[in-house]
Amino acid sequence: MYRTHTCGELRAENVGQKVTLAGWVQKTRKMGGMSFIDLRDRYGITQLVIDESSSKELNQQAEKLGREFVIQIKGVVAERKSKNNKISTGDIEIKLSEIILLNPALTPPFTIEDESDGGEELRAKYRYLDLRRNPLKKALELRHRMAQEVRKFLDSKNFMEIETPYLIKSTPEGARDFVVPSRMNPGQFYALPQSPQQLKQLLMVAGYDRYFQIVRCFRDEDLRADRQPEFTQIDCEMSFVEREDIFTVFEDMAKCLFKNVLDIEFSQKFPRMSYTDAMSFYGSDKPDIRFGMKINEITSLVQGHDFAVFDNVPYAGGIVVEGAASYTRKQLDELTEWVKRPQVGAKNLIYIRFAQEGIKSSVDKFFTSEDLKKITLETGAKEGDLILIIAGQKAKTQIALGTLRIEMGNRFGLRDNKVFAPLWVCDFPLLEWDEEMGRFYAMHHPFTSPKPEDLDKFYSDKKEDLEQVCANAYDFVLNGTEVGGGSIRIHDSAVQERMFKVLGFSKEDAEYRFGFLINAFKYGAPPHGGIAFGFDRFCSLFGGQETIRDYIAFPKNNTGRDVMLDTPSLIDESQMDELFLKSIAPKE
RNA sequence: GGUGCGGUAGUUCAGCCUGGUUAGAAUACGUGCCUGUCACGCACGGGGUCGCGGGUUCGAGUCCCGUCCGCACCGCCA
Repeated sequence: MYRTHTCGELRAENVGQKVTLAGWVQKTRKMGGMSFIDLRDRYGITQLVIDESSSKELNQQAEKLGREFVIQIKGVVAERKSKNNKISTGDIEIKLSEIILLNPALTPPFTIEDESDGGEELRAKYRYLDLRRNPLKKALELRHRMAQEVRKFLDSKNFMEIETPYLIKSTPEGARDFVVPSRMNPGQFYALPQSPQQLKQLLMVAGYDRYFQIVRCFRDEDLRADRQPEFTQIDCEMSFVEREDIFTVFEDMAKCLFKNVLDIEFSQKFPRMSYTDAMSFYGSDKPDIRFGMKINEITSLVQGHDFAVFDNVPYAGGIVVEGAASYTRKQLDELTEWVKRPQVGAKNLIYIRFAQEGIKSSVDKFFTSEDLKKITLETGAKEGDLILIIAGQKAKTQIALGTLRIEMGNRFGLRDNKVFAPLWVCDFPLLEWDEEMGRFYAMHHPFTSPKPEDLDKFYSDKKEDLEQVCANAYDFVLNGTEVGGGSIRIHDSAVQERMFKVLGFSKEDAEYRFGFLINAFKYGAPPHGGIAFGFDRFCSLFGGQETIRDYIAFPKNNTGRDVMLDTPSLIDESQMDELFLKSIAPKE
């Protein structure tokens, strides 16, 4: 038997017991006559001790131990003379009688500690060592807990977990597909699913009226801290449901996760917000409502003062930053530069300082103090506050203000990662006009149904009408991050055909791409809808992190590489030939 | 495709603006001392392709150009 206990479970009541432990050497402390060894495994750290009563042989063995050596030890649990309340086993130690070296280890390239000295790149290359560290272990434990809670909850609600294939058909629109060449079908390709969207809809047709799957999805797009080319969704679909049914079930699921994983209770219903309000008041389709600082439109208040910045544009909006009147000229200049960066894209930043000694602004030349007073009243600014105003084209300016709002929220510590503010965003536009292509795109995906009350407009041929059609779709937003999204689907083949027509697919196109689905819908498709949660993001938010990488055991880097496996990589010429692929000479 | 920041001992960084002796700190590693440590302590020691290529210069870690790599962001992500 390799061990009788783990390194995290021995306590004062075990004193006197003969035990066998196995694990990794975290650290050795040699004190001359006596030595301490910290032995680590997944469960914790146990201190081992060698003193004057121990044999010479044991001392010599202990001296040879290096960091991360794998050892097995035998000894007796003893109460410590000086206790360590920082670890769970801190009341006891093991008086060693035997050390068995199971495997030596090279000195790791970075320290295996909570605050490692290694940089990201290095730790990524040695991910298996990084995973030994507590923070990553905690992250993966959280992920495991979340997955178990999701399964338990959905199972209790009669959902069936059904696996869908990874080798499927390429879908147009949406993200770029990862493709897999078919050896047996020369020149043809599978695509890896961006999500099992159509498949789960087919399961609804098949009568599995409550389906879920914790499933890997693939998108060949550029990465971010919260975006990986392969990521995991909690993918769900239900039949015979309306939007409210979906809200009920999945709000309960979220609450269950909050309760069982974080011990946070939500007694109220999650708030809901229309897409239009989200854009108007938060400049984002995924508002962070942990803090206020809402956007106020002040176009009519600021126009007509012979100030071209305001008069020549259709929109002006402002946010009130509480307690920021003390911002210095230098800070405001820096902030102006910040909003003018291409990433934010504002053309200007006007400020009004509501200080004790009076209201001062960067546009005093054009506005009387009465005018400024009106703006403070309209925006609700109080003494000590700072109003930041951006003017320009409406949608762009709202987004810029939204970006500024988040930045100010960060600077003023209003985005506490221990506080959770869930939100449903709904009533998205169904269609988005692409000026360049001169056609509509589905904002969500082409199987999203229009809201029933907008069906008339959906059948109109006027662009303006179509632009106003709302989708029966919804996003689940947590702390400014889109965590879930879904919709009530189209189950009527006439509506689906209309959708394809609006999107400019010919009958043949639609048939080639989605024939299987269109066909299936002719055999009795139930009304259905669903939602998919970005599981990695859900976990990272629960863990209070911005990046999802720590919640994935083996993630890819910024350029989509796995630096540990060193891949993507070239394959053999013979493999290429088998797959009917032309080889590209490797770059020198 | 674009913007910003970074690349110097095993590791994390300083040095670069303002070019000039033997490139420095901390940590890790090694050796010795140390009987209650737990960020142990003390002493000594080894350790460098300053990412790569080119240019300017009497002289480049430092200035210029190019390039590669990493991170964050914009575009993109139905």
